[in-house]
Amino acid sequence: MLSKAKFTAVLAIIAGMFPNAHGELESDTPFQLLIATILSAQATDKGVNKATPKLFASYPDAETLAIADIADVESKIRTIGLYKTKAKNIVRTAQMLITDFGGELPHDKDLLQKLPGVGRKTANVVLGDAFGIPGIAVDTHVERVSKRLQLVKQSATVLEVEDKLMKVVPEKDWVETHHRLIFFGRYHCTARNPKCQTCPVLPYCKFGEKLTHES
DNA sequence: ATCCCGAGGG
DNA sequence: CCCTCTGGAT
Repeated sequence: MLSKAKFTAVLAIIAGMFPNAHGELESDTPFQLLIATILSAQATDKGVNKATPKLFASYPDAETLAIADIADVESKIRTIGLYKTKAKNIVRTAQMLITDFGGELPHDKDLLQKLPGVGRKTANVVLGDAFGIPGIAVDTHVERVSKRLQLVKQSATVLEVEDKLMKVVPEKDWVETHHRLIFFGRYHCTARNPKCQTCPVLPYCKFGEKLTHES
């Protein structure tokens, strides 16, 4: 585990690598961002962005999606994967937004998580990217990167990763840090074949010593 | 712990 | 072919 000073140094280097890190899901409204984020579970942003234009052309808002035919929704999002569960979840989510939330997205993590298909990670993404409410969504990239860089212990749960990052990073930087760690994980510190040879933070990494000893 | 589930990369 | 992708619900 790194000291707080090194921890901060690592994050600063990653910030330099990806000064423009940002959410990559395409949407016109907070509602569409919510739907896109639900669809993004265990799927790539690219894949979601390919399907959502068709989906939102027919169902741009909660009112239209709430009365959609499930089979039609399934056909429009099939390429994303997990499509049966996701179709059911997004239609039900639209219905609940109408019946339980007055047609508006709640600006609240616990209320958002009452929507089917919305867990802690999705709620954090929507709050941060649609409403600018500080939070750190821990996805597969953030978890993997945080562990490789020893920002947290290997056995840490996603909740522990989130808590640790929030403790060390100033609140105003939470959303940006989240995006930077995602970019770092997606484009550099990839799950398979990470680009260790050209990695500026290798000295801080769990793989660093191993690599220097081998080659 | 397990299921859901297709696309793309290596 | 096998692994991974901004997880969530049971």
